[in-house]
Amino acid sequence: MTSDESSDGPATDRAAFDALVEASFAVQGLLGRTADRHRLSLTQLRLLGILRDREPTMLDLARHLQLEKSSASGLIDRAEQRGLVIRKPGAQDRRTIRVAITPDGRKLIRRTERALAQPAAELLAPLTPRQRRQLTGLLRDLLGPDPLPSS
Amino acid sequence: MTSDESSDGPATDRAAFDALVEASFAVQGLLGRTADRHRLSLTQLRLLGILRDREPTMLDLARHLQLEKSSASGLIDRAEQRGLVIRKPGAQDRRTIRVAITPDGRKLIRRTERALAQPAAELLAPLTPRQRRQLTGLLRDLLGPDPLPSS
DNA sequence: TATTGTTATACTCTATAACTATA
DNA sequence: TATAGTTATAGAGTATAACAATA
Repeated sequence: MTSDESSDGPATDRAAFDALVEASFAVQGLLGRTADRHRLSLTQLRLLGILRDREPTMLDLARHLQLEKSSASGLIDRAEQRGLVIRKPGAQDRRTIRVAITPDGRKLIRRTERALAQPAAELLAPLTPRQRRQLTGLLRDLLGPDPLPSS
Repeated sequence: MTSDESSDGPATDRAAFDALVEASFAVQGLLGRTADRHRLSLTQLRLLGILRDREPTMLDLARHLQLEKSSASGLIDRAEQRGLVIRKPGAQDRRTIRVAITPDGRKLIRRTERALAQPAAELLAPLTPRQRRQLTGLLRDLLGPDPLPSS
């Protein structure tokens, strides 16, 4: 396999990407199952996560979640009906509304995040602490800087 | 073990899991966008990937995709209407049917996989070849053996 | 005119429950 | 009775297009 490794673009890339795809399904499955147990969809879990420390407009939200604005409307409709978020009138621009998490929503996201700790630990169990740090570093290099804080 | 490593569960775990979650959204987004361009949902992409080298029964398929059997029925209905898969009668047990990919389905999954190579390479671009191999190794340790070949 | 958000409509994906056919 | 699969039904999530209110 030395010739493999010396030329090592395509095969290495393919293996790395396949591993990432498998890992992504494992992680999404874990997130989805945990959210499900708390009667949340994955999208709603992301929504509440975003709203923990922000009160974005509908358009901000749609951009963060990569949704059409009409899809964001429906998402907020359903979350609002469940009492997890509220629509608040925008201050300057009266066309806008701001979406805020409610105390109930905050409780739910906290509970769900706590519940996430155990399956997360189980997922990471096969790795040593050193390997976990290595993995974190590699994934951070892969992902680059977090885009959310800026916008 | 240094004192760092002996204490270092929760914070390290949290950072590693957060990085995995972010990476999973990045990978799923990439997969979803590429599938979308080929008029496939993520589930259909997985379906065709499974069918490349298997002719599972509906129940096998439901298990592989972690779906209820009725959900698998609908999924196959839609894929069959598009000519991507066919239902074939099962051999011994006449209650079963086997799902097979069609030539059109095979063409489509091939095209989609080829289209995936470029964004995959872009995603991996920040890592050196050595880092890619490291990442692959870590993720394989994390995921354990592939469960599909056995079942 | 342009932008923000909602509504109307349609489709995919998913689940639960009831059903048919075969074992 | 038990299992494999389908159908009926419902709801979430998503998109496109048309619309209202505000800028």
